[in-house]
Amino acid sequence: MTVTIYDVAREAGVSMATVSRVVNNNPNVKPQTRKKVFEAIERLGYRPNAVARGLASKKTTTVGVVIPDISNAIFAEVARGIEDIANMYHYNIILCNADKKKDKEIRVINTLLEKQVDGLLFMGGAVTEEHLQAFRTSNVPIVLCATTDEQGAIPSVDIDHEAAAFDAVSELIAKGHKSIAMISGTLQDPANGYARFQGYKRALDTAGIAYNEDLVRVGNYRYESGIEAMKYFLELADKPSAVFSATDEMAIGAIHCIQDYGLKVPSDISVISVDNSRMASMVRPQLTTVAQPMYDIGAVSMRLLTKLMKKESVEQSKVVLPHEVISRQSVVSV
Amino acid sequence: MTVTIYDVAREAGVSMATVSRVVNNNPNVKPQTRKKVFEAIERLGYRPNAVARGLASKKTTTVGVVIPDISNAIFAEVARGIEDIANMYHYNIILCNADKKKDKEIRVINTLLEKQVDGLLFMGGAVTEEHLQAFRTSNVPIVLCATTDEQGAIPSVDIDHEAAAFDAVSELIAKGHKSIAMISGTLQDPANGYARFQGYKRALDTAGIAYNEDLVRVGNYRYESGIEAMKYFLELADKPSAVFSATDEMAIGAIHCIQDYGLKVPSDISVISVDNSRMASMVRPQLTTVAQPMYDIGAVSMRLLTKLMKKESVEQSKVVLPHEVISRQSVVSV
DNA sequence: CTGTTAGCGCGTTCAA
DNA sequence: TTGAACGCGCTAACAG
Repeated sequence: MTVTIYDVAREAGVSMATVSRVVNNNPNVKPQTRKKVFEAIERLGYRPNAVARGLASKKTTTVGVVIPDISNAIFAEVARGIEDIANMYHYNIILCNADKKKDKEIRVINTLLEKQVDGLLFMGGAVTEEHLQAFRTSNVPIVLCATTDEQGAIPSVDIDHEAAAFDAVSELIAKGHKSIAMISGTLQDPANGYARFQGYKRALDTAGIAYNEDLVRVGNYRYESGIEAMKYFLELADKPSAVFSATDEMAIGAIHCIQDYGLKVPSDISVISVDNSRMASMVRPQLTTVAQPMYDIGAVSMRLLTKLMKKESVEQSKVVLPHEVISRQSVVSV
Repeated sequence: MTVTIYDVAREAGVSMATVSRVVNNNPNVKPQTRKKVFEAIERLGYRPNAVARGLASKKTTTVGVVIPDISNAIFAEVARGIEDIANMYHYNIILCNADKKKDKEIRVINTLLEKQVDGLLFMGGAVTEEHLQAFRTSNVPIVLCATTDEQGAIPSVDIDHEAAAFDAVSELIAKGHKSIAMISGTLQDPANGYARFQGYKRALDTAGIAYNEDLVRVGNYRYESGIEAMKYFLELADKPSAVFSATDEMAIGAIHCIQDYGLKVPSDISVISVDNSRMASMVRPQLTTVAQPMYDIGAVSMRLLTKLMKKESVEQSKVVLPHEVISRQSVVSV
């Protein structure tokens, strides 16, 4: 039923090795026979079988990427960066959603490895011992993308989340704010959660502002949780004059909550966050936020992976990309 | 280096056929030998090679899905529906971004087919003759997801975009609006573009409202293009009293543009759209929009594909899911 | 420049 | 209930 390389060989009157050569762009083929082969391919509608090829060559020219949540704009942007570089190097990517669940992450890593991907890009939350366990059983390179492991054993590319948060909060402090609330992610999440919280505390600390537990709420990164958290702050006897949100989406929730209470951003309360997702410009007032170079994180990590796959030497296996605060309209001096 | 089924066989003191049986849950294995084999697998850290398996069995338990734009929330939601059902039936999915470009779509379809996926889910814009061409060369089932082909030759699941637009505009008309502008998608896009535009015209027509070319702008589905289009309308001598946007994101752009002009939604201008993406509730005022059951479109199309892959008979290969207008805060009577 | 020949790792008869 | 042997479609030496 399906036409194989043998059929093409017969049709073109050559051996299968020759067909294989022209399909793989091997230069050692007389232009004339190459032409004959191409014609036979055309006539028969031959389509190379990537599975057989993968088995024979032990390469699949595909890299697996595990993404925590496909409907999260941040990760989608990272994925675009990955994609573009992958295309450039002629790798296909197979994207697997892991739903932010650890066991699904592990499962997905394993099926990807079973499928014999040539490399793996892991973006996700915490990198636990179980993850490392799964990674260790791999004989293809792996790079962490928008995450890091504690020990720094695995190549990774990310920003410095702690510093990004520090800079965001310092921006607020520079504008004269003293009562600064935080909408945090879960502290189990080392990057977007814990590290950003640490940055918040350090900024307060270096400014000599006392840390106040009542001014911190933990959200789940969603819009609604930003609203919930903000509601809590607005019911406080001493309302904060500014809010730092661990992510844009929660910040937007906070802004709308403030507005729903009849207050104004930024004149009544300033809001800043980290991410600079596309949504940051899609609110009024537009969100002041620390830009995380999502696309670049994807691109650089993919580039790093290609080097690893080709066994080229890499000067640095832990790369930290710069962040930058983008001033828009949601922060004002007090 | 890598441990194969032979290694396991030797370690367990059985033949490779037996190992294959236990790995594939074949019941014809004595419990005791099964146990021995499992232990050997454990000891050696054996991981079945899906590529070899695919070659031998001619099945990959993988379905390819081509997605037009991974950073579009609508498609991401469809993808979740696909995912969930795929998991339920033990298929892996390999997601390929096609960047909304026709040639990339074709290329991606071909590589997916080369990779011997067991089935293909295509979501995208227009289904051209070239697409059909590529589909015809496939010997695995294909279903269109959130699109349809003109001739209806290929199984598909979608909503009735024309009717959805008609209902949206009719909603406006029912509220007394007579001057209704439209922010359309490109007319080359049969579903989100052309069909929705047709629905707009038909609604006007059945209400006896004359169609006015000046009240239609074509956007590119992005926020900014919603702003641009709205700007145009606001500069008109006769400003419309309501706007119908082909998608939520452009509608949000329109809302913000109106607000930036110092006008109010909905008291000055009403806005309605189609999609009901998560963002619809993430604006003030919250967006009134026609709900497209994105998740269900994904789920149903994947379910349909599983049937096709198992060669089960399907009663209906063209399925049209219902839509519904969701009233929120952006539309008011005039 | 071209053809022959081994496998790649596994599923699957067919016998035993 | 188990094993031996063949073949899936292709790449990669090796010869010529």
